[in-house]
Amino acid sequence: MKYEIQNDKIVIYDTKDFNISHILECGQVFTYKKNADYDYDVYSLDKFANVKLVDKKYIIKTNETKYFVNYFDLDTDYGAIKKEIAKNDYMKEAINFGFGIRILKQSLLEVIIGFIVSANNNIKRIISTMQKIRAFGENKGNYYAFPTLARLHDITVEDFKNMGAGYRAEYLYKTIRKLDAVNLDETRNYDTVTLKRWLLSLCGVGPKVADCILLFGYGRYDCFPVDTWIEKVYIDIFKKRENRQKMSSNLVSYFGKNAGYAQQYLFFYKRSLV
DNA sequence: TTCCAGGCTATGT
DNA sequence: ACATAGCATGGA
Repeated sequence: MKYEIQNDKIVIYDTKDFNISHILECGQVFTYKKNADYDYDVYSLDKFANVKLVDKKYIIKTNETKYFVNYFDLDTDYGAIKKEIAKNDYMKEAINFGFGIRILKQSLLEVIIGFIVSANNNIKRIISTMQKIRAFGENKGNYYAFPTLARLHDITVEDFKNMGAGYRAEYLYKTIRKLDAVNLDETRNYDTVTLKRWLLSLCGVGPKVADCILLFGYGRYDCFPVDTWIEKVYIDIFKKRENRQKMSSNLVSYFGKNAGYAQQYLFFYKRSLV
């Protein structure tokens, strides 16, 4: 990926594997705001960036250039990944449609909270709830940092309900308190099986949300979250319905060690067809 | 009005 | 181990 770091910005010249709309709206992240077409504000922990298409180049304006080079995974070759997972015509169409998708290197805490909120919910409200949670974080002037784990403890079940979390409010409340028992960074050393078992012990985390956290929070690319949209994709490709766990494992077997990337292209593509 | 949204928990067999 | 009711909320 051809990019250049200047004082307070990253300039991306090569846009065949980078499209900010694809990246942010493919369902992996809920902490952004669209200002206009190809103009987005992106929030991660206490960091902020504005991403805008100018003269066929993307300008990522931020005080944290190094952080966002990693966040946008700019040093990974998505051309090679796309080639590897283009296993059938359906997949090729999905890649062609969402050519600029990249899997973000998000913060674990935001991913865990975000995907607990996501269960049986719609993306618009998930984004809204995640935005409201930031009001409990540090005031950075023109935006709020995502609350630290300590600050998340200040949020009551009632608060979460007022943010539109619905019945997930208690899940969030309980999980936040359960996270005190571990060092989140150390959980990155767990193998995937151990990690998934631990994630499933968190309230509000079932098989699908656990897979999302593994994929988007831990970068375990051999995980394949199956939601209502991927169920439809699975039936399109394999012409039969099975339980979600079996669909997930079959999809990992089919696409291989980078199956998680395939999941994103497919989810984005299928949702666009409605 | 009913169905659906990036499903999970609790309870039953 | 597998099946299913109930769950908040708002938009289609």
